[in-house]
Amino acid sequence: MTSHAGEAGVGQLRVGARERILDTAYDLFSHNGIGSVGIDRIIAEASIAKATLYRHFPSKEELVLAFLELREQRWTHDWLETEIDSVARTPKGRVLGVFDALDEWFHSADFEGCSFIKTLLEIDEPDSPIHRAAAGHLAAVRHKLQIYAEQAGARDPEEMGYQLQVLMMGAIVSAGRGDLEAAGRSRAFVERLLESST
Amino acid sequence: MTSHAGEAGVGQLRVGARERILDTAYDLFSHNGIGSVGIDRIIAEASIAKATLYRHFPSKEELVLAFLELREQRWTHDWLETEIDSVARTPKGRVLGVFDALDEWFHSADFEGCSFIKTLLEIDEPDSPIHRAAAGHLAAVRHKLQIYAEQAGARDPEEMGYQLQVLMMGAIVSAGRGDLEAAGRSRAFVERLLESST
DNA sequence: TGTTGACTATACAAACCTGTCTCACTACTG
DNA sequence: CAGTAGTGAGACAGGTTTGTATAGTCAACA
Repeated sequence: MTSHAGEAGVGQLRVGARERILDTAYDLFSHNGIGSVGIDRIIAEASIAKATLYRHFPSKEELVLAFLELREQRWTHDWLETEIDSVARTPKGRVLGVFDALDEWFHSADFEGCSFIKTLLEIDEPDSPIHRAAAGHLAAVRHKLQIYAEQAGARDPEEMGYQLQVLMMGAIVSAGRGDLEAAGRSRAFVERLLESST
Repeated sequence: MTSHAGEAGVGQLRVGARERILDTAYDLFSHNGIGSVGIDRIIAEASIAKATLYRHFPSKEELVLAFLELREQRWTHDWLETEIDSVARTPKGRVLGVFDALDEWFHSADFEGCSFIKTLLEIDEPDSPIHRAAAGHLAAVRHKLQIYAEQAGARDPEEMGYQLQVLMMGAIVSAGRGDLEAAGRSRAFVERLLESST
């Protein structure tokens, strides 16, 4: 009659406790940031025991690092790259498609902002593993932008990667402040950039 | 022999306790963010008593709001606007001067990032007074950008204000991640923007 | 059937946080 | 000289946090 036996059989067959922990942490961290979400809230919403969490993740820091990894998988790869590849057909269209995807994101119901930027600013000691991880995931995004720039024929793809990321992050922060049309503003800059730098 | 009598005469002549509290809070909050700086650290570094802090500021939230006010005074007005007015002579030069000032800032020894952006993302409940205050101070910056755009002859100064702020915030976040040349990248966009939108 | 391993639940430790309170001291004021 | 207001130092309350320890439950497996 206790609640833990009601779902699908307890033990390791119950859809992996680790998976449920990460899933819950993903939701909570991405919507509320790292610092304001405590372990107790995660174990409550994931319906697991505290000891179980600490068996799978030796500390909150490790859990945060796993969350950032998952964020790169789900946001950068499964969402952003997939969105672009499914819509844009030309190389320049893919560069512009970044900002079309952002536009959709900003207008979606639960726009939660960029976890990499938020984490980077929240944990701002440069030596913290979390800070370094967030910076690394942002570098991965920039690397992808650089590849898009390369394919679009940019004269200096690395520079264009940096430029695109400035426009991207500026739009995201602006959207987080309420400017839902920020993606379109950045997109206009990109159009001129593609004309003059390829 | 106690330390509190050693400086310049105790009591209210000792350079106002309130002033010392705000000054210390300014340093700590602007470099470390809001959440990770506790009251105890402020009173220790300001060499005041806890009761004195709570006499001048009824809560930490009120202290944070006062910090954000002071940040607008010191950063937006005393630094950014003054820097621009002292260097640029033409209206368009003032718009570009925003990003020259940012460039100096990014390269300065203790670049601490934008407290308004950091606070906005750290306290992301839209109803929190702190969140609203940070958004308001960002709106004040944007309003100033709009005035610069107006003076530079922009066809749509409000739109250009938004555009400039996207470029500005993107550069600041990028610089916070290590890209010290971010201001130059944004400046290049502004040059083309001034050509096409005035 | 008896052992093992992952799980739940909960109490607990140690450290932090904000905010209140008391007490002694000092300077200014009437 | 006496009173008052602001202050420094620090104890304290009540809440939070992360992480550990204990005790018992359940399922798989030899």
